[in-house]
Amino acid sequence: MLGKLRREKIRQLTRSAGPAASPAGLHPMIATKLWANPCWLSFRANFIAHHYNQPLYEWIARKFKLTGPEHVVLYAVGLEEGITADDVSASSARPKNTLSRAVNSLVAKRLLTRIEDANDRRRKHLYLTRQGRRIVDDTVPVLVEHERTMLASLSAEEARTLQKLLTKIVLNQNAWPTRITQERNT
Amino acid sequence: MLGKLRREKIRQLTRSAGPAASPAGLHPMIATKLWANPCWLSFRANFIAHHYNQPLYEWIARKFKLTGPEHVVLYAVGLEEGITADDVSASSARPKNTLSRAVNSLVAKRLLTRIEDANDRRRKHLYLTRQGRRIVDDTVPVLVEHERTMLASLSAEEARTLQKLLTKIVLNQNAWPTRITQERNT
DNA sequence: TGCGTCAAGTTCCATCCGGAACTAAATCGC
DNA sequence: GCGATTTAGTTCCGGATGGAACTTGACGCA
Repeated sequence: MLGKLRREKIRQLTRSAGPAASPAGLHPMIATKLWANPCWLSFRANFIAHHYNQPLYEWIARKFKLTGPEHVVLYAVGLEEGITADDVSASSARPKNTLSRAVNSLVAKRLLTRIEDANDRRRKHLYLTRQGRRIVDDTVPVLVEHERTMLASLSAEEARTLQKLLTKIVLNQNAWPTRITQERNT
Repeated sequence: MLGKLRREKIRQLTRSAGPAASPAGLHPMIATKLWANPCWLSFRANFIAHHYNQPLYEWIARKFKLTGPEHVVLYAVGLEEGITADDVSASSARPKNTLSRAVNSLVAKRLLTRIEDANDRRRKHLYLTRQGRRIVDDTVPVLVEHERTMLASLSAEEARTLQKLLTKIVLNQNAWPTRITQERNT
């Protein structure tokens, strides 16, 4: 009852704030988060990332018995053999202890080998085994296709623009705070 | 040694594939994931989302003793009072059992009240208490500022374009697969 | 060459998380 | 109106997760 009134209010607000009429079948709360949300970027980034990750991690767990972090490592080494756990950590969303565990597990499963750096014995370079490479080769096309599906509503030109803009954001990384220090200011 | 050779190889590859020379100080693995990565969208979305979330969740945990899901619920109810746990679930990246726990915890902390729907006794509408509202009011400006910082490298025009393109992607949500069913095809 | 600092990786542990199964309530079909 | 199906929300539980502290090795500096 109250809820219904509020729902109407949103719909109006949405219609006025959004660039187009709210499409039929769009969940009202998604409309709110799109068009009546001061944090527009974080909602969109999280939403897209989640809907990309969720089905893939479920699939990879089901089909290859790999956890999320394990796949992250495997994929990264697939992109660039010889990297270290730290390289993966710097470029991914997991803390280094989680990645350490993932690496150990992958080595135990004989999907990865680890070679100590000759000049710095702390560093351990990671390489795919034959089996590891096979899993990467089996998964990457599926990931690419999944991403393609999620981009289907954009033209090639729009996709290029999007890529460029997101790149620009990422390249500004060292200007971002890694910790927020804000005292209550009221 | 081997690693060093490979590092050089990447740098070259990066330089050729990227639209600009790789900026000094950019971690080589980030360069790889930006420019030698078939999944360009998922890397960028995950990277941005993570670097947005990470400092904020740490801050919110430290300052308000709230977990991630609790903050997600609080923020959503702040946007739109009277929503249900299901509304939060549909528009966020958490499964509904996690959100159920978060709601219960927030009610126990007297930050949220829960009112059963008169027409459908399964539904429970969520409202902020005075304290809940205060936390929302205290956090939102910080979230907005944090997002602004992360967008600093974009012009207003570019930000508008980005917002439009991401919106277009999100609106296509019902064309995305929720589950991947792929049999090994080799 | 020896000490203090920093960096890579690991270990420990409490906690959170999310899949699966469950309950209660509404809705659909006839 | 009455059983089958769907939906909102909860509970259970094992296992993953990530912060903090630790270990080992490199490096700066006198």
